[in-house]
Amino acid sequence: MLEQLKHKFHLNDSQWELFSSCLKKLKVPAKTTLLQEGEIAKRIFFIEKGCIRVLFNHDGRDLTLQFFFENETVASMESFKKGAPSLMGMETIEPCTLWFISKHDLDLLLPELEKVSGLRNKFTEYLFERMFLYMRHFFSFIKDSPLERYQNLIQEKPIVIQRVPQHYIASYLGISSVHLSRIKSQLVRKNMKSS
Amino acid sequence: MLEQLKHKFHLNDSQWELFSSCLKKLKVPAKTTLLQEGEIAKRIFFIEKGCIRVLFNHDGRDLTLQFFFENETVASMESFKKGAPSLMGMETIEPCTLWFISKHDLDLLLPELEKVSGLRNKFTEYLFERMFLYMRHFFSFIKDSPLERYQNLIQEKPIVIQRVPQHYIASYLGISSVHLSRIKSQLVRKNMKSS
DNA sequence: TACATTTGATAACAAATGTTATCGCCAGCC
DNA sequence: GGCTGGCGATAACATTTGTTATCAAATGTA
Repeated sequence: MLEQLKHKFHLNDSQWELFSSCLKKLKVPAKTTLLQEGEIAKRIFFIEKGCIRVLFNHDGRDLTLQFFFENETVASMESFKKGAPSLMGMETIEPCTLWFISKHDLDLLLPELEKVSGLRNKFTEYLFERMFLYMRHFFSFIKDSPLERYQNLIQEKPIVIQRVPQHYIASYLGISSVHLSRIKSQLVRKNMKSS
Repeated sequence: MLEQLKHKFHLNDSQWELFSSCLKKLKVPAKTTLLQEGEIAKRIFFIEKGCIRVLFNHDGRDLTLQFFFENETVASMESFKKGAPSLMGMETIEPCTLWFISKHDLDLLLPELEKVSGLRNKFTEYLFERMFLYMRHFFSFIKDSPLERYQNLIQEKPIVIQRVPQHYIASYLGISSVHLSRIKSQLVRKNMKSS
């Protein structure tokens, strides 16, 4: 199961052994807070089973930024990297089986891992991709209506529709849950007409 | 003037000589298209004088993504790097004095420049920062009202308010120019009351 | 100077979206 | 089986924001 990670980071056997020896397992129920907003992120999580949302609070309103599922890597990168208070929090949506590595361990490991030729390049590539993803997501916020954003989500991440409660999806799309209901019934009515 | 660049990239004298010999000067009037949406970006620009906006079209509507001013570096990074059609266009707002380096020249130069110890690290850092900036900008779109976004802009980038026509600012804030007018007059009325 | 163009403000109306409240459904739990 | 809490749909109403049109001021240019 975790072998995914080995390939993701292009590690050879001995590096993988080193790396995986630092991984710790964590089983938590739904609605567990993994990182509090304002806290300093000290762990990177890998999801074996379950799903997680990244969120933050604003005027008492709970806003969802992103969803993560099986085999994905989650961390509050800026906080983790800089040791600064995290702008966002993280919590489980479903009961989760997670693995994590602590910043402490990773810092010890990095000099060794960096000997891998090309690892740094891979990392830069990864950063690029993350950046491009954020940009596209941002674009869609500027140019698309809530209806279009919802349809995009159905197309591109149907797993979110299937597994995430609707009010989280609404806050992810930047609208109220009532309005998301409206959009859905609007779509249903449209489909009934056209068929 | 251009010496800024030398320090920005931490180049030594000989590298700077090499690099600057590839820079070409370009003077253009206001409203000049530097990169068409859909075109492949082949140049990175450095602004000596003037300002530039990054934009894209959607359903005939012209949407502004970012503004750049003196001593800033502009490119459609994803397109430049991947050789893919650019998702966004670039045009001058004011008459501009620019310097640019072509992708062709930069590719020739990079092997030489990469010998600089730490340059790659600096570049990764730069990517990180860009990414964090995008994330914060994105956050503000989710959590702030147009009024708050406008006030943030006044605080954080007053130069935009001073030099950019209002309808571009409106499209940057994600609202219509009429609504930005409303917000402004609303602020004026509030200030009159409180003083 | 005079003209055209760009820019910004405002009003009136339309559409989109939020808020609050209510109801029903369903899963989990005793 | 019956209760409870979480979730989602819907209605009614309030607020925000967009659209279109018009005018005035500022700016650039012949």
